[in-house]
Amino acid sequence: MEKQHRRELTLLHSGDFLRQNSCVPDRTLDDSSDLVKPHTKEMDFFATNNQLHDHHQESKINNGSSSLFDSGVNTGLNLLSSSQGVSRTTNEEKPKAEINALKVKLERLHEENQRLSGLLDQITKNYNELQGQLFMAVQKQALENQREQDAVNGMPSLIVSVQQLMDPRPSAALDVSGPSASDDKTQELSASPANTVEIESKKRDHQMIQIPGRHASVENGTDQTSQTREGSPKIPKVDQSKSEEQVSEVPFRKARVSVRTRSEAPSISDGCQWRKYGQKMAKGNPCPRAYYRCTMAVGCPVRKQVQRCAEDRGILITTYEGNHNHPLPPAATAMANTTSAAAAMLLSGSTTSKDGLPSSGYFPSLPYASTMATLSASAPFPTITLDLSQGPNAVPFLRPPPSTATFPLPLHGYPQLLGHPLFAPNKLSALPVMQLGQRPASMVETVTAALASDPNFTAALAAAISTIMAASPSNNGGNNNSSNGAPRLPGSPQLPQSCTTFSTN
DNA sequence: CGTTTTTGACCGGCGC
DNA sequence: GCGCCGGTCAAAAACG
Repeated sequence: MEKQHRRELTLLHSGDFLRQNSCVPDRTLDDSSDLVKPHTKEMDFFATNNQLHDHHQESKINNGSSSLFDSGVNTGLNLLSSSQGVSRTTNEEKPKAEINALKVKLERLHEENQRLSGLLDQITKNYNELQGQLFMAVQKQALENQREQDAVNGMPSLIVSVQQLMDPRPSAALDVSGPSASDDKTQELSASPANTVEIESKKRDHQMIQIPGRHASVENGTDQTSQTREGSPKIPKVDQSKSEEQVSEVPFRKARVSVRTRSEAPSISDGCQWRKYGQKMAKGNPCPRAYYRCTMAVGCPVRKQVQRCAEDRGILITTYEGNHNHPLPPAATAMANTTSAAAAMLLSGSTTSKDGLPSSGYFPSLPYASTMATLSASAPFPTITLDLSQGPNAVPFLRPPPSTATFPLPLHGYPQLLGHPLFAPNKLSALPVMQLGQRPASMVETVTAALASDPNFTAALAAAISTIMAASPSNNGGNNNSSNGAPRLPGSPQLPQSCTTFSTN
């Protein structure tokens, strides 16, 4: 059947990705045999070598060239001269002073470049810190308000359940400041003593998706022992007997981040190593759903599901779940951070009311994302979908699964990505103001309209996401990257340019 | 021969 | 209680 093409270590160049994405003629994959293609095992989702990246590469080269200059080796600039023949003669006659002047100029530019990069890093970091603090404060307040209401009403509301299921951790995730003080706050929030019993009994997992922040990393470390290779349903029973510390981590419903991509490859290459452990026919979809487990580290709890879209089999839906407990390569970090941010966004927007209207206004992360969390009885995990399958002119795709309750989650603020100039509020101001409780479909239309009006946006979005999220040095590793694994330099991975819109189902 | 994939069986949650 | 469904396990097969 699909055979060895399941293997996921293959890294294609971004060129492959773009090629696939651009020329994929929306073919239909009638059966799994179609998946067996000679050379395209998978789409390189977050290739480190893509076009956006080239920009950084360029500066890298410049760096190199300046040092080369110092050693007297002439490369770089001369290679760029318009005519070698001419330069040959002119170079010889060119006074040394002029060359030196150029060197100096180049060095200055290099220094300037580095200075600006550092500045950007600092700004991003500061912003994240502030946002995390603000978010935690708001979250805490919201929780207290809910408790007060419950005390008055005498019975817990759905809102509270949802909140407490999904709530506190994201705040920790966003608390990039890192200091141990935040740990205390997090514990305080996550304890949620009132409802842990019921939640625990239903919870299958206490892991959350890719939380940027060392806090999550530590928890992952502890989680591993219990989760190792038995991420099976039997675990919850164990959880109940766990220490209090562990219990306090439990009140987090596992969030899922679903990524829709257009690809004929059996799966996307996200930089991680996966092992398939199951395949099932899902109801309502003729295509089988494959289950993968991360094998980059022993006991890594991260899993993903891969399935083709029933309506358009050219679209691959990859759903991530869990939190890596090991350092990730840059390419994987990009995806991990993206999904982590999406998960944080989803979870942080947990305050939804019964009528589907948001009950509070904070909703960090992923500007431009039209967001709608889905909660269903059959699939109790909050899920957010990043739709990367649409072209700039594509019709917005938003199809909440049947029999699921949908909660439109409005976007407020321009969180994490805003550290990037591309996401300055004035950029957003071009968008029509979205009303609370606005129907999701119109949200998508709004976003799509904005995208269509700005062809550069998709590239900007992709660049910003990968640059900012993959880059946050100490915390954003999300993957408890103790190793600071993803060097945040020009080498950091980028989203493909074909990445266009975010939408959720 | 070790690792990965395949695939039927099994389990738990949920609705009726 | 039963059946459906999603998710996982684990033995066997396939692969490199």
